[in-house]
Amino acid sequence: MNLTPRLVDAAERLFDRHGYMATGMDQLTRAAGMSSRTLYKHAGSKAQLMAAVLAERDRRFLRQIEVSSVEALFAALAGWIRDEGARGCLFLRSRAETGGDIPEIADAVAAHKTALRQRVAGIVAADLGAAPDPLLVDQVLVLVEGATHAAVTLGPEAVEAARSAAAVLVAQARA
Amino acid sequence: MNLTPRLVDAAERLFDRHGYMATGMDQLTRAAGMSSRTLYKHAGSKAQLMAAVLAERDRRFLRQIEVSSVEALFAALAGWIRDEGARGCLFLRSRAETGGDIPEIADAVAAHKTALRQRVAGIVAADLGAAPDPLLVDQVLVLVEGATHAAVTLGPEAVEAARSAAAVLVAQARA
DNA sequence: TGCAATGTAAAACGAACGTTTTACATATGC
DNA sequence: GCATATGTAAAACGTTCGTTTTACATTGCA
Repeated sequence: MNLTPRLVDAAERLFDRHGYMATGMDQLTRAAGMSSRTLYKHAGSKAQLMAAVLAERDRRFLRQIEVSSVEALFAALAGWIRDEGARGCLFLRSRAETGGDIPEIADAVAAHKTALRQRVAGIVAADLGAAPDPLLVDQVLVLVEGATHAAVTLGPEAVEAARSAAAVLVAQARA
Repeated sequence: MNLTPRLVDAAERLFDRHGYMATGMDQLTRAAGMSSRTLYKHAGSKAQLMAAVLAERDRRFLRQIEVSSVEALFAALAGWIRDEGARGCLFLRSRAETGGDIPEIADAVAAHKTALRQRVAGIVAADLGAAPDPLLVDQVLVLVEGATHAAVTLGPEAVEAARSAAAVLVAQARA
């Protein structure tokens, strides 16, 4: 299964904007500029294509939040939302759309959320210069998810609210 | 369009667990115990049925968070998640699934999110006994959305993290 | 030069989609 | 007791779904 970037990028865009279920294979072939035969040779199935999209998005998002302070984390999140738009978390959305019944998708989502939590723990630890309090890690994680989803209706102010809330919590943990 | 509770309740359950797109009309007729002819006479269309489901869920959720302190707000949210499960926000999910392209659904989601923000503002005001700082309202709203979505992977601890974070912010606003 | 791989275009697959229609049964109110 | 409303069961509507197949063109390497 050797996946060309063109296919994965086009699929990510369509899945993200219209949803997994609502995106048909014909739209995918058209957007990727290839026949359905080639698409299936590369991707295997629609579910495997979605899993590849999620794996790529996981890499890209984790690269975006390669930072060492909570302040920088929310700045990076603000940048992501400015560039990508605010449509909620693609991982949670695709999992919910499929009821968690498609293993390729459910597994990719679980892997991402585990990696995200570890990354946030690392950022909090780097910021405090000490082993992170698990509760504080959960709080920052909740603020990240909250900013992501509140931004759908509130816009960038949701990220600013999360950033300032996290700043208070980190400052208190430092004291 | 006189909708029986049986139909709306059955539809809410299916849409919530399997998604809007993945739920077929035959599953809905079977779960509601009525013929498709009757279902269409009552609901009009699948999109209108979803809009009715969202309107009912809006009423039910706002009733659940009829409280006057931020502490009680998160206790109520914990109760909701304990009873209903953690699958993320049905409003945001159904909007995202349909790309915001179905007016009945997009409108119901917008109405709910507006009402939710107003409710949170009222709760914060009642808690502080003063006009609410808009930033604090946004922060609590972000924590509510964050708890809702982080609970999908973290479980009830996400709500506890949000509750304790909100307590810090409210205490600081009081000082 | 020729074989193997890799691509496209397009038809076909059976199944499922949301919705409408046909045909018939059962009550309720005048 | 007969019309009217309201229900069910089930077939049919045309469309679209994800996937496979058929037939043919192009390319790169031995």
